[in-house]
Amino acid sequence: MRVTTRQKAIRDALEASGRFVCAQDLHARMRAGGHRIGLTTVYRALRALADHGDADVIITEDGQRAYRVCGSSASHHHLICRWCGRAAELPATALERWVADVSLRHGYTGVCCAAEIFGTCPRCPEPAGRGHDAQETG
Amino acid sequence: MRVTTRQKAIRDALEASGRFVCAQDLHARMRAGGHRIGLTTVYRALRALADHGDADVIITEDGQRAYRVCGSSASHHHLICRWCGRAAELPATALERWVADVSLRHGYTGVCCAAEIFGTCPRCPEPAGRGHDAQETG
DNA sequence: CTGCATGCAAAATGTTTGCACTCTA
DNA sequence: TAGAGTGCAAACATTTTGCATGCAG
Repeated sequence: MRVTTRQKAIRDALEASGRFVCAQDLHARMRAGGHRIGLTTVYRALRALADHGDADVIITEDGQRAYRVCGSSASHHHLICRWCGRAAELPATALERWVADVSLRHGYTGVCCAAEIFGTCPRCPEPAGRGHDAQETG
Repeated sequence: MRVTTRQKAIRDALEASGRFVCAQDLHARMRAGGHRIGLTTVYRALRALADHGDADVIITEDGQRAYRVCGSSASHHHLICRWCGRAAELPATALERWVADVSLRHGYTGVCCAAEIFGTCPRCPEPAGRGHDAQETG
């Protein structure tokens, strides 16, 4: 790779958010943070990141792509808060065993089980009047 | 409801396909079948169907919405062939137990687990050179 | 007759691509 | 200098909405 000046910033912002964010969201956040960056670059960087295996991609309930930095490329299962976007990683041994079982039972092969489970996290008890930002980077 | 002339046709076509289809796909199929119907109507009918609980909605890997008539609104889990679209219904007792378990463990509530697992069904052994149409309506 | 369902076209939204420019190696 | 990275605008695909009309009740 050549520069990664902007790409580093994008990856940085992605890591800073610490949760699944869509390209537009990340772009807006970076612009708000003072970065001079284009939407296109964010899209491209995110796609490259996901392509390289450095980021997880999920399809939200709206059909939008959301990205997140990915430490281990092994298990791709998440429990995602539909309000603040916080995502808990799931070990998913039981899930994978179940998936392998039903796949075998139905004769399906090459099964890609990216379980994206949407719910309400303990920080968002009331799904009404969202003023929530949930910017904790931990 | 008033007429349901067209809506009945849409539901019919959806049932006839017997698998997950997107609005555009269904529309094209109906037009090919001689129906005089607009894309908008298909979208609206599909949305209404899903709204009423008569159809399942999934988000494909492309981010498109795919619909399918839904007999039992209880378990919403499917093993979908990414090539021909065939979908096997999964009892998913084990999955739901696992989801309930991890949700409780992480404090998530209102969890909606619509497990859409994409793979290759036994009818599509070779995921290369797809000239496949898989138009079998049964 | 009333008024909702319908359909065409345009708008809205999310994502990708073309092309010229910038900036790093 | 060379060429990949970048950004703007346009292209593109999918879905929704506005508005006039037809058909069921």
